[in-house]
Amino acid sequence: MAWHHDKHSRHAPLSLAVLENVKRGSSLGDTERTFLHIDMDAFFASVEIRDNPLLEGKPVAVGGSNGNRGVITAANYIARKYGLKAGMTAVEARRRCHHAIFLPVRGPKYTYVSARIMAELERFSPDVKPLSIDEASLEITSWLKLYGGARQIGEEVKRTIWNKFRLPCTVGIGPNRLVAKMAANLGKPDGLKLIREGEAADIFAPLPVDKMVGIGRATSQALYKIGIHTLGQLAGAPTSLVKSRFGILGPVMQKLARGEWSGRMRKDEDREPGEKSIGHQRTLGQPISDIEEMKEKLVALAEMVARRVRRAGMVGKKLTLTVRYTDFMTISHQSRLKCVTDDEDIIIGNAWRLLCEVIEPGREVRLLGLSLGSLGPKQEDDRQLDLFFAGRKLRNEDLYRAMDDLRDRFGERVIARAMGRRWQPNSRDRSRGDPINPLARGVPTMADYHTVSV
DNA sequence: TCTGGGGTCCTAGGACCC
DNA sequence: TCTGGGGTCCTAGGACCC
Repeated sequence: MAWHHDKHSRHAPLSLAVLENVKRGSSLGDTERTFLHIDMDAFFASVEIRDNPLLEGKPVAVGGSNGNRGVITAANYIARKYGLKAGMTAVEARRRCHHAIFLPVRGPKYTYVSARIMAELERFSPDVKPLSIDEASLEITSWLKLYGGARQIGEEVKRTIWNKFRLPCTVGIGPNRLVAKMAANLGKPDGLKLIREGEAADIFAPLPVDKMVGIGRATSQALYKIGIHTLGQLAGAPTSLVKSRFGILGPVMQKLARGEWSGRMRKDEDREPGEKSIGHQRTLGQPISDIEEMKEKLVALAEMVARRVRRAGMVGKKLTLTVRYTDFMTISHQSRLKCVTDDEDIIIGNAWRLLCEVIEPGREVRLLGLSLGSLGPKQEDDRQLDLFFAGRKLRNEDLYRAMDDLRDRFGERVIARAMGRRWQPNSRDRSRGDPINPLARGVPTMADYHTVSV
């Protein structure tokens, strides 16, 4: 573990977050298991084009409407020819393709379509793991005979998704979830790619290391420094070399490069799904250094977080505040609350304390974030824990329910407390309708609503 | 490329205890 | 009392993904 003491290596460990999802059902020790990975092509953009045929054949990007600070979240393949891709700033995207059509993000719509697609996939296998809004992994081992083979299942999945949703997707098939996902990546767009047992290493070998799922910018940069550029080089490098540089993760990466997944990171394969959290962060239209102004923004964030937590029927115990200064230095500060909560008053109070503890006065802040973690299902007796506050809590709960109702009907920012009302993260939201709730157009503004101050 | 927003997971290091 | 070793919990920061 000498590498831990090497300051230069500490900043580039491989994250195994995604691999955790992918590793289950690895082919090692099993014979002939088969997995199918489905990945929707340019999902958000494809949904928009489907719903508006006039967009057909044109470069389309979703997102990037948040002034100069926005980034695009999806681009169709025509737009990609101009170099547009998810994560690119809107300014850059416009520069590269001034005639592209930029559309607002309609999150609820995509979530709805995604849920229906996932449900449809269950027809093919009871073992559907949704990995994100536009990706899922299925074990199809038991169904090969029924359909006449893996390729046949893949074709049937593609056909079904197209017929039912008019959306293009790419299907990858492989002997473990990792290889299936890589196959899908390689088959894009609108493809079907099969990688058989034993073929993966040869197929991966010529690829740059950052094409491997789990190897991102930082790790690939670190690999370049020791002369490793392709997955083939990574697979063939002396284990001692990668070990000295990346510790135990070195050999793990080598296995990935060969399309293998052995070795388990954790003993309990089917442990509880990780600790969940719900949070929001906002890059401010203009940087601020006034702490009172920051407080108003924290109030608005706390309201958004608390509402989502309540709606999920959860309570949380760990509150994390994130502050990003204008030079992009980002700090986080967290604390465990005295008891679990979904109460925004408690969140606000603690967020304010956290902010006061870490903020460097006078320094300009560009982003504030608030996240509630250690979530668990709300127990009925939680509210009885503290009899002293019982009356007040119940009153608040009635109030919260009413507020949640209004927000559900009219959109996120219709109601705010007196203290939070100055925050309009994007003043255009009001005239354009609420992006979170597309039905909310021309809704009353804060000036019309002297509703809540608690 | 002057850098969004939602997450998850990993790790180092400090505090604390026996 | 110049001072071990292990376990566990917690926090901050970073990497990665879509």
